[in-house]
Amino acid sequence: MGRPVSTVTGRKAKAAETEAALKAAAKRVFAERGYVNTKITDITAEAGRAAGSFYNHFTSKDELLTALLTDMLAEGDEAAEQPAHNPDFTDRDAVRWHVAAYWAFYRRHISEMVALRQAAMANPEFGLRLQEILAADGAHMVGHFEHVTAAGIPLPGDPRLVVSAFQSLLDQFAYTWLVAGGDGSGRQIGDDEAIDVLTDFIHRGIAGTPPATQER
Amino acid sequence: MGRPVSTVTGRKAKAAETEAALKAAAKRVFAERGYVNTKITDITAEAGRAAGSFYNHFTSKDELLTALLTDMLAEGDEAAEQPAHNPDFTDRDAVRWHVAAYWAFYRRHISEMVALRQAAMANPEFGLRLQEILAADGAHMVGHFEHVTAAGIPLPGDPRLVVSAFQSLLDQFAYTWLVAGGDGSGRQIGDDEAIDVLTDFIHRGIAGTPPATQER
DNA sequence: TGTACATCAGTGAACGCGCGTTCACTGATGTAC
DNA sequence: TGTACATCAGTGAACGCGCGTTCACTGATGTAC
Repeated sequence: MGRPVSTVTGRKAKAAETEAALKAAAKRVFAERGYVNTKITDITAEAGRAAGSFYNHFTSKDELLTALLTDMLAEGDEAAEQPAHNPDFTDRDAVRWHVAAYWAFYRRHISEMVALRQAAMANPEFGLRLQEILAADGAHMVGHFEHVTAAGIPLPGDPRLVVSAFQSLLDQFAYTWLVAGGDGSGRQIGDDEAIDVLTDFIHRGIAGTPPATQER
Repeated sequence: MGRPVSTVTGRKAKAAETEAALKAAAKRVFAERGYVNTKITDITAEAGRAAGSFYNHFTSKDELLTALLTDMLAEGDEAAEQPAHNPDFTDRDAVRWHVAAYWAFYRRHISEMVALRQAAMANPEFGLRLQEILAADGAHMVGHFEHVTAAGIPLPGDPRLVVSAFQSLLDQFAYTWLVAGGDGSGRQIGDDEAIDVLTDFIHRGIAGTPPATQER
């Protein structure tokens, strides 16, 4: 399938190559038909290997997904060591930076994000894994809220819940528009457009003030 | 399983009773282990019927779910004919009314909402159905935004995208806290607490103004 | 460097489990006369 | 009202498909001497 012809010698190298081919094939085929609808033999066929070969490398589809997630998170950690970003969420640019980073990450890892979402529904273990991933990011975000309260702006609620709302919005909005194909109207969305509407919604939601006409 | 002893005579009545028992059993067992993990025989066993009985009433699990959704939407339509609510989203109470209605609906129909979400991942047909349901609600919401722009407050973006963001937030937040068991910290959430944080976040997000220190 | 044997990655046909689906049968309800 | 037959809801054992998983085999790579 257009994959480079192997010029590998050595048994370990060959095994590593096959494992990599299986992972790459899995990503492609997950993206195409989703995790739950993918059979082991779909993956091996896409990778151009025999069915039995799969079990030389993984004990199950879930384990393969775990391996993909490990790779993904390793990359995520590198990205986190970027030049220090602005932590002050009263600043729209600070919010936008985070939203854009999330959006780019989601787009780059659609296969894994969808697979994880699907796996979490069928297998509670992946639900917990998903929560851990989000929690790490959430802890980081709570720190940013302190700049908001320090500026005398009350948050809309318990910081932990606000983080959860923040993540819920990003996660579901990205899923809707990048995976599910939008809101059913046939409308497409551009990256900047998506990032801007999320940024303004969240920036106001966290650090904005409601219309003055309201009691409260 | 504690279900009332049948005192039904008549063939149609008996068939209707069995169909109702299967639906009720399905809801219970979907809530317990999810849609994808539920076998046909789990449903019939829970309903106290033979496996073959299922096919006298439904051709597949998907069709049963469709029937449950029809019931659910019929109820939802009744609820929509409530005493007219305040459509002005610059008013926090108007936002809260919508959020509370959504939250109550989700809580009352957890089984169906989860089943629909799961079915949508495996079967595109249900993805479309889900979009249609949301679209109807979304059209209603877009109308409410006119009060915001009329008050001179710019929306965070294209109204259709703002509706999508609104729905994304509600849907995923409700799923996280009512189904998945929260953010992994073990924290629980009360209904009022959830509704209030969502209300404030959304009220500001749609009709609030960002901190004055920002350009834009 | 060469030869003989051991080890390992990969193969793919075959096996077997799980579960959806069928169908001949039962007993009860409805209908015809 | 009674009798005989037809129809229907429900039953559950059995069937068979799909797919995950195994395993004897092949050929290539590594190792020992």
